[in-house]
Amino acid sequence: MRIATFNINGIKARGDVLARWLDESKPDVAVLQEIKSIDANVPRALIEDRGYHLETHGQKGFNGVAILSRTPLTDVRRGLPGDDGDEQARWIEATVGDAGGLRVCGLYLPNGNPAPGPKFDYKLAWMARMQAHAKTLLTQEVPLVLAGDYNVIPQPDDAARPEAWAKDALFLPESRAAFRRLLALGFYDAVRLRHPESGIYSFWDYQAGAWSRNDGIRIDHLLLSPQAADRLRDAWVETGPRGWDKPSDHTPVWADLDL
DNA sequence: ATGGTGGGGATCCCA
Repeated sequence: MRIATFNINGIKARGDVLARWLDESKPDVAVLQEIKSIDANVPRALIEDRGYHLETHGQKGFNGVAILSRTPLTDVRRGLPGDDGDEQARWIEATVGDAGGLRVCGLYLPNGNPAPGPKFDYKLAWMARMQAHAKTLLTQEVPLVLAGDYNVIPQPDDAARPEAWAKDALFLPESRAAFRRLLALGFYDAVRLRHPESGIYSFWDYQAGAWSRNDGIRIDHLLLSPQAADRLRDAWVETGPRGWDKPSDHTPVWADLDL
């Protein structure tokens, strides 16, 4: 089964890209971020007509996440636990297939800029909540994938120009340390497992010709529980959609699991 | 050092 994460930067503006991507790349499961739409305005037919079940956790204007699956989704959770006052739609999770099957979490981790400041504080607090929840999920000892836009550049090799990001919330030591604490729970970075080489990116800014100059960063990740990592066949970044008309500034990241 | 682009929705925020 092939699972992908794709920050589409506006599901209403990205209809053509989303339809083409589903038709050509045919994910079995996909998590989407930054749908920037309330649930009622998501173009459901575009997705369901292509054979997908769809669960959304939308928000007006910003954020918003979704899970698509060829097989039914059950036991859906919306929102990251740990702060009932958090109104931002950045987390959705569901089970694919039978109980004991694959648990998929789709996440849009806060950007955190400018740092320091309240947005950076929110990012770090959100990552602490995610760590606590991820630790709980691991106790189930099932194949589990935490997939999404982490807004974290884990290592200098994950940026074409790491020096340009030195003071950015995506690359500050606190953000990277929080990402390492997630990994230290026992997760595996799927793309890094299969691609130790540098130059693997998932985001290129719209500005200053970043795509044409390949001035990218790797911030979209699939973290695998040990039970999922045991089943990992391959993982990769699909760069093609970044070059399409009216693209997202992110491109899909994939894992193929023997499930 | 500056300004460069894009989505969403409201005349500015967020990335």
